[in-house]
Amino acid sequence: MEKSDNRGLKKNLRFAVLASDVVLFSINEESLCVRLISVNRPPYFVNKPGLPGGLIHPQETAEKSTRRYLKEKTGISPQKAYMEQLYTFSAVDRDPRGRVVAVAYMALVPWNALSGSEKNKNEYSWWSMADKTHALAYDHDKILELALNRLRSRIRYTTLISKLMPEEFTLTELEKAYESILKTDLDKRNFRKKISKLGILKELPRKRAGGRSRPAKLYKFSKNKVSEVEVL
Amino acid sequence: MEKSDNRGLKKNLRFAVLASDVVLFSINEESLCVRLISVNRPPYFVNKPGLPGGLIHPQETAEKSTRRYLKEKTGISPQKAYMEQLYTFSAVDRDPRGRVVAVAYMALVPWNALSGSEKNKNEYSWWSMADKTHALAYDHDKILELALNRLRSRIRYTTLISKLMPEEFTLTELEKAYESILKTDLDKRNFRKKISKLGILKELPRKRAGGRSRPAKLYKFSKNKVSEVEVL
DNA sequence: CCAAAAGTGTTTTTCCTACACCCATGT
DNA sequence: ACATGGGTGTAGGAAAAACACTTTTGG
Repeated sequence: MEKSDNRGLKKNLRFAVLASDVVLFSINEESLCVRLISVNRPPYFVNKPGLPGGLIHPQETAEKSTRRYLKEKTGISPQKAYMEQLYTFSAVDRDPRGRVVAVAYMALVPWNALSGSEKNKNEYSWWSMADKTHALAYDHDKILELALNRLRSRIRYTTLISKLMPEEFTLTELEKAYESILKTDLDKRNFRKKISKLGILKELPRKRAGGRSRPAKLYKFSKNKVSEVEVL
Repeated sequence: MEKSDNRGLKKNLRFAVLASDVVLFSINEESLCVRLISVNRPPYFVNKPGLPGGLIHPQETAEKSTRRYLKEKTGISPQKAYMEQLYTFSAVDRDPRGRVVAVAYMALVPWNALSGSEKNKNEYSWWSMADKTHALAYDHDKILELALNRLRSRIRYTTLISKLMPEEFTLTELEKAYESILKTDLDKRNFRKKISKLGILKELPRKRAGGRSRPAKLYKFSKNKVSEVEVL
């Protein structure tokens, strides 16, 4: 995995050099997780967790590059993930090996869209955002913090959360998704009223059976596109 | 002015090269304006309007670079302007002369903070956003459009508009500022109720005299920092 | 005294919040 | 029959929207 990280930098380049980094979120077992990898850059970083990323090639856009490194460093098929540009980090000393400016992306994927190997819970794979043990390589703590804040604010006024949900889901599952990201409890009745008034969901003729209780109606988002509506 | 534009690119660089561009807004005579410059890059662009910008030096951050080009290309003192990063544009063909990735910034300055020469209304200086004649060099039309959208949405839920207002202003002036950016009419009474409930302004002991009507109370923003509050 | 912009209150409607019980199913 | 989560309604308060007249100044 680290072999494909070609941040082998010459110092004293004529200009700043460009990289991409990606914060990939998913929700597993009602808990928001981020996909990290192991960074090995002695003497600076020895087996430290970090975000997937690498240098942007001359013939690819920042987003293409981000998708490529997502695939190369985590094995996750990039077409499964929804992506939004986050911010460009350009502090002069953010990479100890030279001048690297990073375009950071936030990526979202529904947990159920991942294959078995993509779900892999190795040492440095999916970390729960509830665990407060982040001490990431480079300035990746800062990038992760920004990504989390951006996600939290964007699910309030857009339908962005759709990109973390499976194709079909129950209202309780949707509510739990909001709660896990926002770290708040929502009122079940008010939440349902709000969502149904917005008209962003389509009720399906199926129900989720199999639980040891009353089956729940299934819904899906009526539009695939993320749109701006005041959700919460 | 164009002499300091050192976008003299080698093709086939090993990596993408980084530039900064800035969309500087101000409000003059109740109308939102943007500061453009003349771009001369034969054979691609001959005396076309464009955004101030240029290559990022190896030892400066993107924001520093943006401030430097603002000064070099428009003569405007960069410490007068408030700046926020907008987006990074990385389309492979966005610059016909080679691979240039641009970090775009939005900058805001109160019109009254500008010196006489900075206000200069030359051929390519301050353009009113009401004039629909933008046909800018590079992908600068796209950047400008994004900046305008960002400005419009950010003044709704932050106190960002403070960075376009003079130190002291009347409530009508503030309302006109919102109206010129949002292109809507606001109800005077509801606007004043909303603003005063938010408590973001401080009433000054002075009034604006000199008009041919009743003098208006003067206000200033109580905090210098842009904060997040639901304004409209 | 007239023109011009400043300033101010009330009513209606919509939205948000708080809150508790019955329902359908599996075991 | 019981345990489990699914599903629903109402009342009170806050915020938003609609709407028109009086006040203060300069000319």
